[in-house]
Amino acid sequence: MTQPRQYWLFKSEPEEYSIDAFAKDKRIHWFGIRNYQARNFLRDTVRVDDRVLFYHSNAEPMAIVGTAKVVKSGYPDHTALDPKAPYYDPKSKPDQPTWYMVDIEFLQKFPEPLTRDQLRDNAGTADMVLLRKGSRLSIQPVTESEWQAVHKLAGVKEK
DNA sequence: GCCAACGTTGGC
DNA sequence: GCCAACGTTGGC
Repeated sequence: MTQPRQYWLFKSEPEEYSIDAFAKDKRIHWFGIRNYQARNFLRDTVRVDDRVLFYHSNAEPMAIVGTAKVVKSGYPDHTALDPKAPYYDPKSKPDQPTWYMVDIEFLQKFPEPLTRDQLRDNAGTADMVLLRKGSRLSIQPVTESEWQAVHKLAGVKEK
C-alpha cells in the first residue's frame, strides 16, 4: 500500500541558506529545527517522496523560490548533540534525541520568486498557512491544490 | 527598526 | 499548574 504524497513548505533565511546554495549542493540535511510543532512534523509525518516548497523568509523578496523532494524521513538531528555546533541543545541526549531532521533533494528553482503579494492575490494560494497572521512555523503543511497552484503561478511544470 | 504573535522559562 | 517576563520570529 503506497501512501499518498504529502506537501510541505520549508522556510529558510537566504543569508543562512539560499535556493542558489541548495541548487549547488543538490542533497542536504534539513537540520537546526528547534520548534516542537515543526519537530513533530519532521519526526512523525514527513515521508520520503513528499514534496517541499522552498521559501525565503526575512529577505528581499520574501518568496517561494523553488522546490525539493524528501529523500530521507525523520532521524535524530546530530547538530543538537555537538556542544560546538551553533544548534547545540544540552537537553537533547543521544539515547533520547529531542530534535529531528530530514534529507531533501533539489528539484527546481523557479524562474522568478513567487512573492507573498502574488500568493495573496491568487485564489488557489490565498489560504496558505504561510499567509496567515502570526504564522511562524518553519515547517508548514501545504495542500495538493496549493502545490499545483504555486506551479501554475510560477509558470513551471511540477517535478 | 518596529512590534505583534508566539514559544519558552522559571518563580510561586 | 499558572502566568508574567522574556526571547525569537519574521512581516511590514
